[in-house]
Amino acid sequence: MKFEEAKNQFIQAWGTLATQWGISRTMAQIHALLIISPDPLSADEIMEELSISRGNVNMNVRELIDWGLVDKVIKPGERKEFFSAEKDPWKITKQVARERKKRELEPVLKVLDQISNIEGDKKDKKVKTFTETISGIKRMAANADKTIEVMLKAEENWFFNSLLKLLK
Amino acid sequence: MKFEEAKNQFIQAWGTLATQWGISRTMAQIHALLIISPDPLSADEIMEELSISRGNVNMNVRELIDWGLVDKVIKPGERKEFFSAEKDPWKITKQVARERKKRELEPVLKVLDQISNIEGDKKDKKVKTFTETISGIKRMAANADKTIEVMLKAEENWFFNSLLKLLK
DNA sequence: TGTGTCTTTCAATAAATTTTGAAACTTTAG
DNA sequence: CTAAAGTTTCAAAATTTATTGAAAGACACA
Repeated sequence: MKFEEAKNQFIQAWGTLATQWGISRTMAQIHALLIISPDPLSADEIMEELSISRGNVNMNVRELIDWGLVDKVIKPGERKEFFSAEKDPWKITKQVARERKKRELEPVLKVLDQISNIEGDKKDKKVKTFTETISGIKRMAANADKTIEVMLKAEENWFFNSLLKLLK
Repeated sequence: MKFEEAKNQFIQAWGTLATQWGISRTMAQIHALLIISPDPLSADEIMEELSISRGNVNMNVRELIDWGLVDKVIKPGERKEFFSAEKDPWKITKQVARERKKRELEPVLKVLDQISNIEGDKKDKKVKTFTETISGIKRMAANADKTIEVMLKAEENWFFNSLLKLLK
């Protein structure tokens, strides 16, 4: 396979994956482009590569920066801003986990806390099923939360090695 | 908090969570409703509870069945079909992981394999960065794949206990 | 076979999300 | 201060995705 073809396939695949994750296709494509680029790229270069508008680049790059996945880089002597992405997959994974924990898991835990103590007839089957189910989910979510914390503190090798030893 | 209020909050929260995961809001709301319902529900009951159309219920229930999260239940003597959801959060989590692995991780691994051997000048910085980044992602994805396999074979207690011991 | 009950399909419609592009804004340098 | 180079904003347009509802299909049973 030729380089250009492989590159386009990668950008395409990364974009498709992202849509299944609630991240916009364009944001993921920009990320993919920056990940495989040896040097930081300018807004113009991103526009050119992906055939998208300036406004679109600006918005999505801003969100990538917000996620902590991309940095603004100023080159001495240049007026333009450039952008570069973290390339280490383990660091990317941890950063995504950190953000998703904050954005998704923590709000859910908050709601679960609020709704776990309801007034009502404990003999009512509906109430009973509800409280039991909610407390089960709460326990599960708390475990997931702790697991992510372990992961965030771990090194890749240490984390996966420890984990994979469990398989034996 | 009253039961009805708590119930609506839960359905709402579950639906919001789902949209961040690429699952449609309605599908998640139906799931939430079935999870907290002591008995299987009919299409009519779901329509009524969530104020959505019959066609919508049918399509989303079908997809939940496809995900292995919901079962069709036939009550003896009743013409209608009823639906019930698995309530054990650990089983739900494993089922979701199983499906996402199949739908997302495996296709990505396939693409990564295809694009990891490119012809081209190995001294070209672009080519070098590309191959290095791709192989790093591949290794990461393979690790994630194995980790999910471990998880699928594990019991909740065993899995989290082993994992949390690592924290100390 | 005909009838009533329930399920499925899918084209039309509605809603939500993404993208564009031009105007407003900011910054740097002379 | 002014012009040039660049960045940001956001309302309108385009696109994508979800929902409806009516019609067609399936099934049980007399």
